[in-house]
Amino acid sequence: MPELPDVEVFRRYLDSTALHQKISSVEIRKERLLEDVSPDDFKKSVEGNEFSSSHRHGKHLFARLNSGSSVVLHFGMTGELKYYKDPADEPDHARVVFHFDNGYHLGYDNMRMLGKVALTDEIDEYVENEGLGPDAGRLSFEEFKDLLDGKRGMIKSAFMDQSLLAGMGNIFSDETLFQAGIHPKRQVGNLSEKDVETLYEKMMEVIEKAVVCQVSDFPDYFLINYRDEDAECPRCDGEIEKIKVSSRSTYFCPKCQK
DNA sequence: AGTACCACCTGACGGC
DNA sequence: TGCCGTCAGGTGGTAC
Repeated sequence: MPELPDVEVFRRYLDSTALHQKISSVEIRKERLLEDVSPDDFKKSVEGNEFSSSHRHGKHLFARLNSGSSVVLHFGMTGELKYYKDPADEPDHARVVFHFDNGYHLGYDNMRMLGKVALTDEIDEYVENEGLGPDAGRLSFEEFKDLLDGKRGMIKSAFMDQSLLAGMGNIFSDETLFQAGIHPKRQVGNLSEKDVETLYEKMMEVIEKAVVCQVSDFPDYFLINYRDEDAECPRCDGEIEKIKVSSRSTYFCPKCQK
């Protein structure tokens, strides 16, 4: 699930549920999800604190503690957050659970465990050490143009490259390319100035719309509703095709994406 | 530098 | 019903 829009929705969810409440304890149910910190140290740094604010960079969510450190959450392919009171409402794969003084719990659920949970004193430093590019949602057109300048290879690969720009994944890269009418395998070097402009505008639009609809009930003209081989293209009378691009499933319309 | 493939994990689904 | 292969919205390492 989680690409930039999903994680932004998680961030807002965290803000509206779990801020400003004392964390009485944390349960680490899968130690392997912790990155560069022992369960003991993690617990010591978190317990007794409150989450005071949040930040998102690409697909990484940072939950700041009032101590100044931040809990880092990365969701892999199957992660999500759930805030609940009744233990019966605990999600099926809660790998890390924050327990609050008010009786509620925040579960970091992650079936496939491809994500990670970490701790950092400096968000900027963490982002830099991870080698992440600028956040795709907070990027000016000039910055976007500069990123692509001199890049080679396929445009979809560029979108997916977290070190180039952070946040776009498989689904929303396909979506942006579809909305822009550009073939996922187009070489970056072959894009016209107009193409680059369209890509930027559509990327921003796709991100914004996806966040506004909370990553469900997407607008009808979104490709995401038609990720099926042989589905009808929502923009023309073509048929959606499925191919592999950098070994990821890619859906596009050969008729309106050139 | 770019790409292709494997690995890490778990679960759902379709075919036989 | 059961087994098996395939696939899934991410990423890191490795080898061409």
